[in-house]
Amino acid sequence: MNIGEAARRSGVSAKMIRHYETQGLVTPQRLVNGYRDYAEADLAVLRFIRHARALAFPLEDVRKLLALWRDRNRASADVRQIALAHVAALESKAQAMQAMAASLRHLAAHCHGDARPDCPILDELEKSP
Amino acid sequence: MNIGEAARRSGVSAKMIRHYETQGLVTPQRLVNGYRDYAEADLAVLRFIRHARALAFPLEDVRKLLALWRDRNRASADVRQIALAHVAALESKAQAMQAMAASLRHLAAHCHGDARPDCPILDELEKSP
DNA sequence: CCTTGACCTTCCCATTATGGGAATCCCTAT
DNA sequence: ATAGGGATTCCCATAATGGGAAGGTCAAGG
Repeated sequence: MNIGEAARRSGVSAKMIRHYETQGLVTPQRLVNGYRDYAEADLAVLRFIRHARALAFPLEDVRKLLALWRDRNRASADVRQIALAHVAALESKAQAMQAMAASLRHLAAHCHGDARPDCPILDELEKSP
Repeated sequence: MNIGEAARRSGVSAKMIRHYETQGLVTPQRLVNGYRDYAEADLAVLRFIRHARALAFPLEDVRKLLALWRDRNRASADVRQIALAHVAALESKAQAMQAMAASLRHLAAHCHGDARPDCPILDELEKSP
């Protein structure tokens, strides 16, 4: 099947499918006319990538996960290790963001939010250190 | 003062100071030899930017906040509106990440994590839809 | 036989913020 | 003079995604 149908059936845009190919994640056949030709197995790979990306795995991780997926002799420990490292990264970023949000929310709560110019948010940003 | 000292005293790298200049956020004088020359007011701006970036405000927001900061007739409502919109963005991203983390954590909890190949994490990524 | 439309191909550009590194210039102290 | 430490500009790279151009391919239909 051509890239358009592969995109429709995998839920991955044609643009991204080509990109994943440059990254070595999918390797479709080529027809004589130069068109990419996707097999069902390629579709499965594309869906795998989509699911992994939906969980925000970076492509580097996706590459490793794909390799493990294909490896019948993999150790589930390897998969789990990648997943848990990613979980840690996600949680750390999420926490950092929520800390920023909380601190800003606190400042905003003390801001009149009217026509007056004085504002604790700007006061905070203005501090010297 | 030259860019090196400005970097030291503001906590912003020389590289980023130059970048902020290309974005129109800081506009130091130039000496005859072409060197940038920072006044105390520029330092204050750089610190302001650093604080705003520490709260993950995108540069576009920083630009607006700087304008309001300089405007003696600003309405604190405008500042607050920018801040709260950013808070909403932060919280939404943080929530999305935590949802992903939670779902992955759940999958990982059901993964043996040993030498066996079967793994619910891969099973999930492999699903058809 | 040729046109039209829907595909496909590759290539370039942009996004956001940050940094690395090269080539070149400037100034000061030896 | 020359060596060292800064400074300047310019290019490149990051991660993932998309926009868009220029041109090739193919099937249907006049």
